[in-house]
Amino acid sequence: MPELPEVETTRRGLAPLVEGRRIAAIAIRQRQLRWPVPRTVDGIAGQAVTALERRAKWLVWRLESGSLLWHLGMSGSFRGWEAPPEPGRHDHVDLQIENGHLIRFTDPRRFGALLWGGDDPLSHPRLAGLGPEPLGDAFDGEWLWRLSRGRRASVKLFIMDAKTVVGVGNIYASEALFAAGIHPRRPAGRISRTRYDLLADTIRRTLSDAIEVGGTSLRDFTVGDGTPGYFGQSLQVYGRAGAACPGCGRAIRREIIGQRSTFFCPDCQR
DNA sequence: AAAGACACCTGTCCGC
DNA sequence: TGCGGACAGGTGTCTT
Repeated sequence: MPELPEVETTRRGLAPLVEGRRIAAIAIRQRQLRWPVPRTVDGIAGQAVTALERRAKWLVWRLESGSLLWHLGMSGSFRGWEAPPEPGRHDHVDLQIENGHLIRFTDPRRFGALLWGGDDPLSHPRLAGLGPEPLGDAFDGEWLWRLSRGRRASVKLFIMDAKTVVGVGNIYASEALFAAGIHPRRPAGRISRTRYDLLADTIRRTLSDAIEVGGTSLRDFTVGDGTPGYFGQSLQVYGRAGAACPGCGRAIRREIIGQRSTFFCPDCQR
């Protein structure tokens, strides 16, 4: 489910339950996630969580010694329980917090991941090659413009490439391009500096707005107290094929770009 | 080097 | 009601 806003919402929901607290026990019932969960992870019981951070869509659990790298994939979620029910078929990992909640990781599709990040998690191979954070200082129109020169791929695929910028998933790519008035199929190398300034702004704003409202949720995304995140109704084009464009009133189109559904207004976006 | 297809796995929804 | 097919928010890897 999660795009960057959902991951950040998860982090904020989880942090007060785990930061500064000790992990009493860990139970891994399913090791076959995106990659097998390494055995090192089994040994974390007894350690305190010193900080819960986020890099791209990874949750970085800093421990007294070493770290966990946890990814939600397409269908992963966390939930904190005071009195947990019996684990179901997709409840793969439990963390028992000492004198606290049971944190349960659920992931039906198992595209999520739980890796050992060691003492320098940001240098882990999975994180080392990532592009700038969309809400950080290194990301702006200048960066997009320079990186895109000579690229013939569509701008939609360009902004979804984690080497360009992290955290722009399929929903918010459509939303940010709509807000910037840029056609998703336009070759990335054929967009002006001025328009990239605007696009950097709409990417930043789209993501931070979603974080503020608690992340988009299309199904049963829950975190911490189990409250569903909710933001779906403020999507302008995603999932709205055939509906009236909020700008001009003509029909929103759905097309496949890079094997993913893409929503846009052919009149407002050029 | 860049671009595109494909893979991983399970659930849900829609039409017949 | 049952069944087949399309589709789903991510991203690494393989092929051109």
